[in-house]
Amino acid sequence: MSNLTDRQQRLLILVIRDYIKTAQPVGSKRLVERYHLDLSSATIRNEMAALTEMGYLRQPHTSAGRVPTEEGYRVFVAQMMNQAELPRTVQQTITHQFHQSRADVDQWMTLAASVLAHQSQGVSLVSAPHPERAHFKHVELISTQGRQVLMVMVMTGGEVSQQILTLAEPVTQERLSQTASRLSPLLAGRALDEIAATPSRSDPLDQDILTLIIADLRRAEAHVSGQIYTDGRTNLLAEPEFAESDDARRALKLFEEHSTLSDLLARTSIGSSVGGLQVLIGGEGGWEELRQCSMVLARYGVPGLATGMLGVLGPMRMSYAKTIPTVRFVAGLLSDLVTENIGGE
Amino acid sequence: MSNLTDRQQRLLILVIRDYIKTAQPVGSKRLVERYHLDLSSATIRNEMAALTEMGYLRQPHTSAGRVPTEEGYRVFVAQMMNQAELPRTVQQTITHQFHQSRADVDQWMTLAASVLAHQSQGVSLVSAPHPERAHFKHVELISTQGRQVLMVMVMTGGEVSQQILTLAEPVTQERLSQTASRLSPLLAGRALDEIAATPSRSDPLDQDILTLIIADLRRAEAHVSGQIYTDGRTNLLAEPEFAESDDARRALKLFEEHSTLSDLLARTSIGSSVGGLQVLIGGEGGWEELRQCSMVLARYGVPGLATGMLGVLGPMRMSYAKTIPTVRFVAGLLSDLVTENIGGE
DNA sequence: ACTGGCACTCTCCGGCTTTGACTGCTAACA
DNA sequence: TGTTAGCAGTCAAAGCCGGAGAGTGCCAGT
Repeated sequence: MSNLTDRQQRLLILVIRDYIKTAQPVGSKRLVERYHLDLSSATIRNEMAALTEMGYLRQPHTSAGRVPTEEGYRVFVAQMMNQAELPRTVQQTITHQFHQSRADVDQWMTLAASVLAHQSQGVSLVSAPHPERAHFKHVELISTQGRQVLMVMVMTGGEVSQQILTLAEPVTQERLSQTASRLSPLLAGRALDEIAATPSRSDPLDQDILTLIIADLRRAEAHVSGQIYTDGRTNLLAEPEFAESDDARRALKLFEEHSTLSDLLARTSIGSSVGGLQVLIGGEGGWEELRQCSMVLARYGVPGLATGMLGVLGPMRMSYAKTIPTVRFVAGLLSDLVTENIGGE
Repeated sequence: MSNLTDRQQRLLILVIRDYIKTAQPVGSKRLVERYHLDLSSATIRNEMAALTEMGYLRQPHTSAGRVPTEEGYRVFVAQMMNQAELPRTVQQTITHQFHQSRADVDQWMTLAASVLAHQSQGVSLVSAPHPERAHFKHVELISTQGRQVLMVMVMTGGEVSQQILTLAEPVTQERLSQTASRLSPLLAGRALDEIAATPSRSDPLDQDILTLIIADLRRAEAHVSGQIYTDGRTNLLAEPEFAESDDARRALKLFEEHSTLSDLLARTSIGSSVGGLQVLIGGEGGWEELRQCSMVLARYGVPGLATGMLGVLGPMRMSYAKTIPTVRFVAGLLSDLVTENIGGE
């Protein structure tokens, strides 16, 4: 990939900016007029020909304007990574919203998804923070009805998981409470593998509960937690490039299948670390359905303690100038929240 | 509305069936050929003219075939209500899926939504069962981290609600457990209004918790519970009538806004009772965005104890023959589950 | 190194015609 | 009286120009 002159890069960026706005191939003359360049259209034509040669632009057909290629977008976002920041006022609005919500992971995730979707006009994805290593803290057993028992387990990070357990025979609430308050201190602070190594109990009730606890801890440690929050799906349909074809439909279909979604986050999360943004252009990473899309992803949380992913999916010509800083900002915000509420033990 | 002859009704049904399959206006000649009628196309034309006159059919323009009107669909659906039943094999498959899932409301709802969407090729809506009257059963308090406390409340029906409470100052787990085991028997079996009438406590911790409990009970009694499960949204986009216009987009947008969704269920639930199906054709009930759609709705659960809603939304020409029996069957299934797991105290 | 100019190539759009699928009507028929 | 055959009329959809417009590449001139 030969190097770009300064002017070529400026031109490339202008083309992309214009294309992002209008969704129309942009031609030399239009470019000169709209941006008051001190050059003639012929010169621009030459440069655009060079950019096309180098693989940054593409023409849909012989006598049309130019459209950015994936490679072109890549240059564009690289250039944008270092500068863009969210306007103060927007930052404040978002922060305010978070402070107003109650301190509840579920709320935060929903809110984050909502903010991302609205700011970026794309589809947002947020996965809940999950612990790197799950440590048991406390368990409660509550008889709900008949032989069914609700187990509520709390982990040291403050994560809560609940599960229903059906016993062989009814047990009184009293006995359940006793069991819980006997087990809790016994296991407190232990990690998954330590508990798994505990010798089996004689009491079948104890054994059942231990099994469940282990299962829950294991689930918590799984690479990406189950629940994924999303918002703004219909934004994708509003984009002109998806108006006719059913590409959008196929892309949205991905979002209805839970497994593919977490797969997506899991696969792309490899290599990205907290604080760093990752921009996938044109479905990089092997998702045929997303060939026309881009994603801006970030990992948030406290490394080694609990982290999660969040990001925005949009058309390849999404507004990176808005999306990138928004994703970065929200990731930072969530990291702070995790630190305050989980880290600060 | 004058009465239909036997032949007219048969014809009307044929027209609608054909239209549902092909999404194309159906003409007299086509009808005779495809269904081997022992009549000439001229006769059919006369009958179709009559049906048009009576308001059951409509022609998009002078020289096109006929398309059913809302009134026409209504006749069609009425005729179908009494007969259609789901094939045994399908029934078994569905039942099997439910028995395989763990006994957990969340799972059931998700599964129900999935089954409805797949069977009907429409968008499914399921609201969790909520109690007619909420009775307190048990409460647990668990210190999660710092000044934050997790409150888990169980109601007599087995419903569980959890909430996070931030205290003014840290409290030990011991003290929390004591408070919980003191309050639980005190309030056990009480209904919302009885608890609300309890004189205020001197202890601020007690007071905080009482407030939360009341809030949770109130939420549980609200007409339609918060969480609504849905699946198959993209099915709507696959329908030819939505391919071009952005009607589908607007309809789907409704689904992203939680409030409108529960509003929808709440509004349409009036007048429908457990066991009965309700079919809304052409957005009856005043939802402009759904003018081109129909809904098949049912209420499930145990009247007076806990009920919920479920249904399918699709284009007006959805396959009622599949949707109606599916909705009816799943509603029955969920009613049984509610009976077994909540009713059978 | 840039620019003006020219010839060329495409798509898009409006208007035109043709095609084909219907209908409604009427007159004949069982 | 109900049914049928045939015919004329209607209208949307599809296909076919033909010009307008936008854009390109190239070349010669500054």
